[in-house]
Amino acid sequence: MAARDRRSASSTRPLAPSPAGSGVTIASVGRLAGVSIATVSRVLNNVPGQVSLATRRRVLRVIRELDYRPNALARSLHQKRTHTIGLILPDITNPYYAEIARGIEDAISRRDYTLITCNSDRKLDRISHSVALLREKQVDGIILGGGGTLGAPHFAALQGCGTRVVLIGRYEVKLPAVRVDNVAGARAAALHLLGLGHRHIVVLAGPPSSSTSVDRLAGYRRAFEESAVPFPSRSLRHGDLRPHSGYEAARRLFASSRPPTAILAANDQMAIGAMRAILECGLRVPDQVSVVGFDDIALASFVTPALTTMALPLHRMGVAAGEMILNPATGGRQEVWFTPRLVVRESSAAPSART
Amino acid sequence: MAARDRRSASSTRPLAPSPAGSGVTIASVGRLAGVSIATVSRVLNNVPGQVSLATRRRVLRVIRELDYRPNALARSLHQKRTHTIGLILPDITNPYYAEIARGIEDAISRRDYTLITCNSDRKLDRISHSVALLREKQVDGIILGGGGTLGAPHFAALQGCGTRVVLIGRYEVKLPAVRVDNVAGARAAALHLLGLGHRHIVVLAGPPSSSTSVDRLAGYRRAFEESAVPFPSRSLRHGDLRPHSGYEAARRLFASSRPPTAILAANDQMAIGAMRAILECGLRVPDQVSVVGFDDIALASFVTPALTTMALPLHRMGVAAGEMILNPATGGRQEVWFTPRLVVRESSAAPSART
DNA sequence: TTGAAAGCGCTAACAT
DNA sequence: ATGTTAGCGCTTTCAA
Repeated sequence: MAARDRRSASSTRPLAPSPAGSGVTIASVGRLAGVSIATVSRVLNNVPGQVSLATRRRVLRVIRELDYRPNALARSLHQKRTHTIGLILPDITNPYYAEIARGIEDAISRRDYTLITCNSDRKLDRISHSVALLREKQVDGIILGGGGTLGAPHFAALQGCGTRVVLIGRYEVKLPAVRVDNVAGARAAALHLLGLGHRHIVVLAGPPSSSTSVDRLAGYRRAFEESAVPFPSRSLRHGDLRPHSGYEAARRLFASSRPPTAILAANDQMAIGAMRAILECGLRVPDQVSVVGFDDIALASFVTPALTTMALPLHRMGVAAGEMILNPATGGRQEVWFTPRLVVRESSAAPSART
Repeated sequence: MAARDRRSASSTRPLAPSPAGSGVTIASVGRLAGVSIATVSRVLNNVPGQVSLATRRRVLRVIRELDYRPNALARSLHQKRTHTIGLILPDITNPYYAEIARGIEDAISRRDYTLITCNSDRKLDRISHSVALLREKQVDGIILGGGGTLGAPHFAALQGCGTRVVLIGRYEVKLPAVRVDNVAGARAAALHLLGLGHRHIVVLAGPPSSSTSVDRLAGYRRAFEESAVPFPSRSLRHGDLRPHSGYEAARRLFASSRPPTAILAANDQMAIGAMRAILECGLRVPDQVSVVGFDDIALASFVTPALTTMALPLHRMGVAAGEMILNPATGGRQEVWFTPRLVVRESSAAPSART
């Protein structure tokens, strides 16, 4: 498919060929230095003890004079390594992924690897399209973030193909992955509220297409079960993880029914949106409604009231993913687990007597 | 430099050559389909009216059966086009850039272009290193974000080289760019506060290495001049655009001197940090201190109090940059300007009588 | 220590 | 309509 539509996709308005990438090649260098291209290649690659110091210096000088840059395409074509990693995530605009992406880049750029970032919005077709593109570009590895319910065929493609893959989040498949114990984290979040005495709690979940969100939901559920408190399925709402969806969901919830004493949000952005809605309904956080988020994004501790949340070392998670993809996998399917940590700040408190 | 250190940089822990990228090439397809590679190439590229329907179908079937993927490296090596754009920005973790990056990706992915993202932290060496890397990878264009005071040599490299370049922000150089009238925006922000009657205002600027921040500072200055109010140079503070730095700066400011009645922050993240500090000092926003941010990030309207800010269409700016880099430049040095728009929300009000 | 030459996988003349 | 072939710029045997 990707191959077939190539022309139609790209010929819309083809980019003029870059003016010959400066045009200087290994051959120009060789010519000016009076050596063969093999020799130039040798000094380029620092092949030990194969080039006399004199030649080496001469070549180096010409390289500098010409401002010669080896063509990575040609090199990679031969070596079958591109020093490039592909990253597919739902939305870089989500601080959760931005933070992780930064961690990945920090990890791989140290070794001069470069990152191709693709936003999927969790759409299956966009994911597969990106995978196809990345594979055609011969990336050395693909990091797939966002969890989700990818179909078997997708993974067949991923697993079979030479490309190394690292997952971030939960996928129903055996591949190296950076995982988060979202169930445990969400359970802790719910237990926190339950422990404070809240009984009228509302859950703002994330999209069902996100396994992270699904797991968090499961964790909330478990906490309720353990506490023998009926899970508030009736008031369950789903958002898209952006602040506005948290705001909207809370808004509707508060308009239609007796306000809850607490809200469990699938992430901090939605939690902050919800807090806003609560305020606009004339209620106060945490006096009348407690709110607990998830992720601990940079702004979580600066909003007012400061957000109680389940903290995740997002940057470190990214670094872990980056390192996993670069390392020839000590054994085989590695996994790194991260566990969210409850950070109690100002947005949660015991329910007021009034309730 | 980049060329010279290659081996030392990459051989630290070389990634095993990807298992031959599935190993199926155009030749395998040709063999199985009983045609020459030229013919396969023709159907691959949809060359019109050169392949009989029968052949075409046969080739297509083999392609599917083999799950053949053309090697983009080989193709690009020949065509001198990679369908890849490089993006260098200070920090993807900054919502400002995340939003822009998303816009760029949205714009270019439509044409099946792919984006290599590099974080520079505004460090000159990281920028040049990324530029070198991107050029070696033969990207079709480089989008350089973050504004700043790049030295002439850097731009010489950028301008001379074949690679097309688009700037985001102010640079002292004539190249296609997406620009923001930060001076006008900042002036409007300051005028807003001045107009409300504030006289004891404090400025939390961004890093001097960011021309965006420098321009905003200049805009603030201008507003003061125009209003014949002395600019509060003494209390001027610089942050790094992250929330914490706004918090810290405000914190110190409030500890040491008589609290101002208003704060102008270089961006929303710092503004939110500052609001937090204000609160912790026992003051209220906007009752005792007004705060005005810049950018209008997604969370700005959801924090409490909702942030008054200078709104910028970040996503659209990204789209503009993406389109500029793909379009063979109608004329020559194009420029697209964006003007910040004042959005008054809850964080600003007239100073209380008390003052 | 250096060079010649055979690819890497693909495109694009040029032939047929 | 199809095939042959010469590159694209580089790495890497294999010789010298």
